[in-house]
Amino acid sequence: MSIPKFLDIIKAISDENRLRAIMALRTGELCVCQIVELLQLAHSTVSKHMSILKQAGLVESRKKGRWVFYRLRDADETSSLAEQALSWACGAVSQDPIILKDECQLSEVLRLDPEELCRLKKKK
Amino acid sequence: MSIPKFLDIIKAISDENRLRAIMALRTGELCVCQIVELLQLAHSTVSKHMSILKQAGLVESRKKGRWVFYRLRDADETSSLAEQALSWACGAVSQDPIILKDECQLSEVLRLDPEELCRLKKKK
DNA sequence: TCTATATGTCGCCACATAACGAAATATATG
DNA sequence: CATATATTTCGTTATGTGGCGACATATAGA
Repeated sequence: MSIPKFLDIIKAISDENRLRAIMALRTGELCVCQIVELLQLAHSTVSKHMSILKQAGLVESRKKGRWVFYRLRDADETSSLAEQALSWACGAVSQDPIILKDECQLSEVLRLDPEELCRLKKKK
Repeated sequence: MSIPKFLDIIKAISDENRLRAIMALRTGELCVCQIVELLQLAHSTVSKHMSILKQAGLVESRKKGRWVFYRLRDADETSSLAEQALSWACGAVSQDPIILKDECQLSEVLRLDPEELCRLKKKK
């Protein structure tokens, strides 16, 4: 593994908001607007974060209609280094208060379909 | 492990020059001027890098006369997360061309005592 | 004590990064 | 076809980071 590739991966997980996104994706795929709701950041910011994670090979995406769903890459698809990065990071921060709070928050977000979630946000 | 502490550790290893220093320290302790010689950076820059690694708990130092020697922290002294970070990073980049070249370069540097090395640099 | 020297600290500069809003793009729906 | 909307891209701004040189500090040796 070359240093540049290693740095790509490690810098991708060296950000609190990207870590939170990764931890949230453990429960399954999420669309951008759901991650926006969780992190309370602008769409454009979240989109950028997800593209960094994708570039590093940590997540992948599928498009469904207007929505783009991101998910953690499967262990058999990722490079072993990326897989190690994910499992190491998850193990390291899984008990952090922010992550625990995100888990509660996320279960609320997931009670609605993305479609309903977006309708709600419109009304706010 | 809290996210801030995790970020301290991961950001410490998210820099090419700090990675090179860590890899060089696998062979044993090195003083600042030896690391300066290896990385070809200003003293002040190397000093800063080493303080970042120390702050993250990845290395420790001992003072001997005018010299300060840095070494990787022993596995039984480091937090398990720091230990994982070190072993993960080492495994990931150990075959990188720059690291391999550093190993050759380092063996040259180690042929001299720090004292002789510094005398030589003075003459340059 | 005075000088030389190894390291650390500080201030500055250049560049990278994260945040936002606005505009562009893509797609579902009337 | 036109509109609404989810996401991405772009431009701007604020902050963080890595680099250097100059100066401060600590220690060895004259």
